[in-house]
Formats: sequence, C-alpha cells, structure tokens
Amino acid sequence: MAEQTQFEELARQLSAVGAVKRDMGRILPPDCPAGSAAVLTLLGRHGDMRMSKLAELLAVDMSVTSRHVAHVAARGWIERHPDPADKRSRILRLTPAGLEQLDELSRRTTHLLAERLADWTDDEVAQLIRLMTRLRESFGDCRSTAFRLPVPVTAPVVEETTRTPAST
Amino acid sequence: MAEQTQFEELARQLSAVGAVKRDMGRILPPDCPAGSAAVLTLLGRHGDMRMSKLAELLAVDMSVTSRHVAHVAARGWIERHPDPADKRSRILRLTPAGLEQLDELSRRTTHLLAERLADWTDDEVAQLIRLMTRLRESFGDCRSTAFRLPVPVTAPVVEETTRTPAST
DNA sequence: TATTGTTATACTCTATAACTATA
DNA sequence: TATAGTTATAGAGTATAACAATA
Repeated sequence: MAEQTQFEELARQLSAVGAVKRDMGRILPPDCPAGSAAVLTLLGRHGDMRMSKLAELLAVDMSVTSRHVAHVAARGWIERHPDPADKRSRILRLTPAGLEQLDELSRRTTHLLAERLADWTDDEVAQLIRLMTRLRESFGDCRSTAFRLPVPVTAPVVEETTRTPAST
Repeated sequence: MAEQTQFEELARQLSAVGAVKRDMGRILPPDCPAGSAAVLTLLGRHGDMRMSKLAELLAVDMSVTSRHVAHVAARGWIERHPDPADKRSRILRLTPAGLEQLDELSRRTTHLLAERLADWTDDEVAQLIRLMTRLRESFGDCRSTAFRLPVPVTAPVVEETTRTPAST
C-alpha cells in the first residue's frame, strides 16, 4: 500500500496526461478523431464483434459507442452486418478501406511516438505499458461504485464576468 | 528506441486511460469538475501565480485556463489580485475556502486510489508516477510540431441515420 | 507593435433518458 | 419483462479567433 502523497501525485499525473493525449490527437487524419481511431484500432486487434462488446472494450456507454461507430461506418471504414443469432444485434467488421485507414493511423502514431520517445529504452516503454495496463485493470472491476460525499464549503456563487482588478 | 508494436500498444493504453480519469472524475465534489480541481491543485502545489503560468502548468490554452479560473473564482476558492508589476496581469491565490476544497479533493482522490490500488506496492506506484512524469516531459518540448499528412482514402461520406440491417 | 487576459463560437467526448425492435 | 442498439439532449473540455487593456 502506498502513501497519501503518492496518491496525490498519481492523481496529478493522471490529470496531466491529457496534454499527451491531445498532442497525439493533433496528428490524426481528417475525419478521424480519437473516438473513431479507437473503434478502428479495437476492431483491428480483436476482430469482428458486436456493439456491446466494443462498448465494453472502449469502456464507454453504448450510446457513445453507437455514435463513434456511426461515424466510421458513414466513411466506409466498417460495415454493420446483421447477427443471424440475434436480430437485435449487429456485427461490426473492418472494410478494406478501414484497414487502410488503420495502417495510416499506425504510421502516424508510431512516427510521433518514435520522435517524442527517441531517448526511451525498449524496457522503459514496456514498463510504462505494463503499469498502465495494470492501472486500468485495477479500475476496471467496480465501475458502478460511484459515491458522493457532502460538500465541505457552502459559499455563494458569484459569476464574475467582467474584470475588476482594483476592486475592494 | 522501442519497436513499432510497442508504440501501437502505448498509444492504445494512452487512449484507454481516459476510463480511469472518468472514474476519478465521478467522485469529485459538486460544482468542482476536473478542470477546477486541477486549478486548485496546481495553486496549492506551486503557490500564487499568474494566468499565463497556470496555463503553462495545465498545458492548455489560456482561454481554457481563463474559463476554469472564472469558475473557481466565482465559488470563492481563489482570488484574482492585480499584479503591481504589470497591470495586464492577475495574480491568482487560494482562499481559505479554496484550501478547504483542496483538502476535500485530496481526501476523495486518496480514498479512491487507496481502494483501487490496494494491491499495489509503494514501489509500483512510484514507478508509474516516474514514467508518466517522464512521458509528459518527453512530449512537453515541441508542442507546436503539428503536421498533417494527406488523407489516404477518399471515400464518400454517407451518414446512415436509420438502421438498415438487411439492405443490399 | 507585442503581450495578457477575456469572450464568443465551434467541435469532440461523454452520460442519461426516452425510444424502437427483438428476445 | 428484459436486452441490443439508436437518438436527443445536456454538460464538460478544448482550440481558434476576435477583442480590450496595457507594455
């Protein structure tokens, strides 16, 4: 078990890693935002699957998954086939165009990471991957354990729109 | 230098860590979303500072910083004092109420992480922190190196709104 | 003219709830 | 009645551009 100071620092790093994600997002191809890229990546890695399975892998609500899938399907990168075993369900499958897009994604992210992590050793990258994977697993279990504590401070909210530099 | 497969896996983990961040976000106090929490945390850690400095630490545009700061200032958690050295600038400072809110934030995140990472050793947490810090540093240098490559596929976009399971 | 900060606007991602179709 | 998926709506986060005040 780690100390409190460590947990605070980890929380800070988790918050700040968004900057890295945004940097990665900037080199994505047009019409292929991060959500679409994640759909293509997971389909390429795990093969054909249903919406519900994809939503689980994305770790987002199925309504969100539905939107991302509609986006990539509209661009011809995947196809939604009817599931013979369950007419409510749809099987997602990468198209040849989707595979090309996936290759392009791989090229760009690999290029960016190779540039940014030029001075990282193979082992360091492997360790980061391992620890991040473990982190996700540690959080993956109890996703519905959202609890709320009472608010500590009850101060009035004053939406100060204009600048008042020298007031008081 | 690492291999391409490793970079692809790291990109995947970076994309997926959002689920962990969202889980952390769910336990934040009311009226204090992640952006506000980051402002309070950085002010508590680095002391009083100007907007531009905070924007740099947050690694977001100053317009975004301005919005977050307005939110926490409206709730009385920080004050914006005029800078005697530069009348364009404003010095941000935590209020006592802001310190209380920061304590509450620390309690909640520490509690959640202690629960989720119960089986992590002190050393593992330290390693993850170290690698994530290094990752941010590796990306922090060249933030304006956004480059665009041509689109590989030029397929027509068909926004398929309604379901057409058995078409074609 | 350049810099600090604010505001308007637009886009992405997400969750909740209501809805349709099928099990 | 329960489940798979879609859609509408709302909220948070971000970037770009236009703007005001000051250096």
